[in-house]
Order: sequence, then C-alpha cells, then structure tokens
Amino acid sequence: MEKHVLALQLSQILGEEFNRDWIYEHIEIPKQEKMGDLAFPCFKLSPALRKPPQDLASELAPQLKHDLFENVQPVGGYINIFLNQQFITEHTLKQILTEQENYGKHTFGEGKTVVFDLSAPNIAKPFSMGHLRSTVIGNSLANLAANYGYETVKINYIGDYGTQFGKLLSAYKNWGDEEKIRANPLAELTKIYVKFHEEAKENTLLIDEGRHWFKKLEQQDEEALRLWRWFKEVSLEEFEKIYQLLGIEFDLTRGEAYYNDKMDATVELLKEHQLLEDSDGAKVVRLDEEGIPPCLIKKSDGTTIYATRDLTAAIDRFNSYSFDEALYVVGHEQSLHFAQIKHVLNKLGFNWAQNVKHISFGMMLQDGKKMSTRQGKTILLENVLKEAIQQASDSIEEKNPQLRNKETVARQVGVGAVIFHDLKQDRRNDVEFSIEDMLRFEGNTAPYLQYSYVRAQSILQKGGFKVDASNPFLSDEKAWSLIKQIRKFPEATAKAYKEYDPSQIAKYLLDLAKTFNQYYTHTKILQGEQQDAKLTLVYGFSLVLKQGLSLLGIEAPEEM
RNA sequence: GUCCCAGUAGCUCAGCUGGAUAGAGCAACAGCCUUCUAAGCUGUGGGUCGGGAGUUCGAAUCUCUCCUGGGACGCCA
Repeated sequence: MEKHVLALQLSQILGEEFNRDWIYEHIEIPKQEKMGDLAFPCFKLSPALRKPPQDLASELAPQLKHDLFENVQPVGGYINIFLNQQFITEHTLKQILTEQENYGKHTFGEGKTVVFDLSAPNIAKPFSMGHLRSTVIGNSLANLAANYGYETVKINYIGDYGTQFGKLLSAYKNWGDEEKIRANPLAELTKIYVKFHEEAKENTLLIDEGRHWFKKLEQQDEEALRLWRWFKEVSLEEFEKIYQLLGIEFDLTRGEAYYNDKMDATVELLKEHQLLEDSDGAKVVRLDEEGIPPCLIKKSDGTTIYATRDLTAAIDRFNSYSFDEALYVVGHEQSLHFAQIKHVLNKLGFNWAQNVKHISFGMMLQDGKKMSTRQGKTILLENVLKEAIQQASDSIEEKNPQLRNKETVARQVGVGAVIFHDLKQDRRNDVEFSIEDMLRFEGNTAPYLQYSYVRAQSILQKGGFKVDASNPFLSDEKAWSLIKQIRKFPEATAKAYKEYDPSQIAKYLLDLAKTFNQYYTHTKILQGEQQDAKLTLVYGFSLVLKQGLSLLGIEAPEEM
C-alpha cells in the first residue's frame, strides 16, 4: 500500500522518464528502524537528471505528501520516510480480523494446476534422510502453491522398478530368510542388498545374475513377480508410518512399474520423430545441439531405463492433469537427467515441456560425502523421528510436567524440529547430517516458533480475547515493529512460491517470532491501558505465525 | 578432462535483480524469573565476506582468473 503510494507520487513528480514499476522495484526498507520505515535511494536518478543524489533527495523529500507519510527526510542520497503508524496499524489489524486465515493468500494461480513429484522412496530400502528432504520441501511447496491459488496434485512416485530389484531378487535367492524379513522387512532387505554389493566386488557373476532376475521381472516371471509384490507391500506399510508421523498425504501414490506396459508407446513416438539412434547396441536420443550427453532410452539387452519411464510418466501426467506446471522435487545430482528429459520432451514437440521444472536440492552428507545405501551408510529417518519425539518428551517433563496431551505435543515439537531444520536453509545447499543440530530446540528452530505461538495463545486465553473488528488499536514503538513484521507476510508467501523456496517463509517466521518475543518481554499485555488493543495485536501475530507454520507443514500446539 | 553447485564470525547459516555501520542462531562470557509459559529476553567479545584483478560514485553481491570442497558426465535411480 504505502510502497505503491510512494512509487506513484515519485513517478508523478519525476515524469515519464521513471515509471512507477521501476521506482517500486527500487524502494527499500532501511536496515535500521531509526532511519525510517521506507527509503528511496536517489543514486539511480543521478545520471539521468545530472544532479548529485544528495541534492535530489533534498529537493524531492518536501514534495512527498500523503496521509500515510508521517515524516519525510532527506539523508545523504536517500529519502527516508516514516509512516503514519496509527493509520497503518488500524488498517492491518482490521484486515487480519476480516480475512482471518485468508490473510497472506494470493489469487495468481487460480484456475491453474501444478503437479508435484515428491518423496519417491525406493521400496525394499529404508526411508533415508535424503528422501526426507524431497518430502518436506515438496510438501511445503505444494502448500505454498495452494496458498497462491493453484490446484495442486501431489504424486509419490515410488521407486519400485529397475535393475536394482533384479539385484535384490538375486540377493534374496542367495541369502534371503523369509522369517527375518517378515519380522523386520526394510532392515533385512537392506542387509541382503548391501551384502549383494559386497559380494559382487569379488564375484562379478552376481551382477549378471541380478540383470537376469530383472529381465525375468520384465518378462512377468511368476516367482520374480510374487517376491517383488511382497517386497513392495511391506515397504509401503513402513513408509506409511513415516508419512503419518510427518503429517503428509499424497493425492496419488504410484510406482514406476505402472508404466511398464506404456513405455513401448513412448519408444514408438521417439521412432516416429526419428530421434532414436543406435549406440553401442543401446538406443539413445542425441542431444548434441543442446550441448549435453545423449539420453539413454533402451539398454543393449533391450530392457528399459529410468529415462524411458520418466518420459512416459511425464506424458501421462500431462494427459491426466493438463498441468500448468510440473515440479520434480529431486536431488540436484539428477540435474542432468531432468535436463535430458525436458529436452527430449521438447524434441517430441510438447510445448508444455517448458513447464516441467526440476526443483533440485542439496544432498545430505555424512563426513562431507554422499550417503549411500549400497555401502550401508544410510541413517534411518524413522529412528531420527523417534529420537526427536523422545527428546521433546523429555523436555516437556522437565519444563511443563502438568501439560495435557503430552504425547501429541511431543510429536508436534519433535517432528516440527526435524522438518524445520530441513526447510530453514536454502534448499540448494548440501547439508551435513547432524543429529545434534536437528534436535536443537532453542534459537532458530521450530520449537522456538511453536513456543512463541503458545505464549500468544496463553495470553489470549487469559485475557478472554474475542475477535471484534471494532476493537481499538494502538501503536507504540515495540508494537509498531511487530505490525511491520506482520505486514510482510503476504509478500513473503508470494516470494517463497515464486522462487520455490520454503526457507523464505522459515526465515520470515523467525524474524516475526523474534519481534513478538521482544514485544512480549517489554510490554505487559494483561496490565495497564489498552488491553483490548494489545490483545488484538497478539491475535494478529498468532494467526500469521500459525498460517506460516502450516505452510511449512508444521503444527502449532496450543500449549507446550 | 567437460559441465553444475558452493566457499561470509570458532560452528551452522542469512544477506547475492550492486547502496547507509556485513546480520542471526549455536558455542563463550556477563546479566534478567514475587506479576502474561526463561523452549524466552538483554548485553559483551568475535569478520582481510577463499586469493587476485576488473567494471562502478559505490562490490559480500556483477565480470574474469586462480585455489579449495561437493556433485554429475549411457546401459543404477
């Protein structure tokens, strides 16, 4: 609001040479509050107007007049503006009381659909920390897309196919123990899978045996199919436990194998477009013009490969959903793969290929290196979540043993800490796995945010707050800082989706909670004057914080 | 070898479409609970923004180059 007014006034004063949008883009919020609420740097105007920025600021400042502006001052080359706190406070809180949980929502995406590919664990393998990243980032992005107005479709594309399962079948035939697997499916299957790779170093025949079993699987061999289905079933049951803990649901869970009988059509299509070439006995699509290595479509033994399946799946998804965007939330080590997929789709003449995007993220590292299931290095998410919940539980016993719903709160806090730890930093960064960092409950963490929310709720309850848009509003220095933070929420949600970056929300919420806690410490809300006004502000804060946390997929307990 | 990503406080990270004195959290040290939940708040110390060069009135931010780390580079996904 105030930025638009400023941009409009400046553009009117300066004339057509500087348009509103350009000015709007360059309006800043001063780093230090004492300098003002808004600032415009005049350095950019200097070359065209041939005047020093200091002079421009002095000339322009007195000309800026509006009810929203309390005070306009030239400082150095800047025009610093102090806003009318009373007016903006009233406006903001009334807006929140009216819009409630719709505050901060957008309509840009209305009538459009976004398809998300997220989580995608591999069956017969434990749910690793790496899959956690895809799951929570993808889930948060889907929440943000919905907040943006989009229809969202969350697809969990289970890794249930490929040569690796040939290897697993081979491993099972050699060392499998049905009883043990029934008792502890993922751990036992992983054990024989790791053993397979260890043995294969000595015995290269095993690799051929693995390929052979995969071929049998492709040819619908009865035994291979039976075992594969069994592995899949027990794996999905294990995954479901984790999704329940995380509080995540999917619109569609579908394995790669679903596309087995649909890939021939894709291969045919590639042939029709004369894109398929032979190379060392395999079939590839050359991408020389794009400057990247060729995309492998069929292996020399005639079996398919993941690119073939991803192409088929992408085409199928477009046919099913006519998506406006398809986002693949997959680790950055697959960048080349998705670049290839996108280019091949493009060569096939699908103009929607430009809307297929790889939302990549950094890896979970251990000792600075990639974690690998094959070497048995994986850390199990389930154990980490259990540990997190346990520590949250210990914390409750120590700090608030009278608490009701202890188990629920322990889950919300523990799981929240794990999710937030992953979302708070830029998704592109690699992260070194550290259980200590992950389970920290103080400082820049989810428990800190949840605790701030709980404090607000406690006050609202004790103060008997009721939503009433006719409440009076107040403005003092600390309250004004909080109002300004609350007002940044809509912009933060918009930016977070535009950049596909949940960490924008996470950082915003930390700033917001920090400001609230300062207000809380310095102002006695349930004492003194203007209690209704103060309570309204607290309510506005708690509403925004809860909305923000839910965008990240984190629950906000009422007490803790 | 080619391509991609990163290097900011002891540690984990913000800031990167160029702007005012480079910010948080953790750790360290010093304070604040007779009153709204101390999972909190306040303060102190801590920086050649990997090195060098360039563009600019102005560079952590843009360009080039070098160093270091990570990743990818057809028959795994």
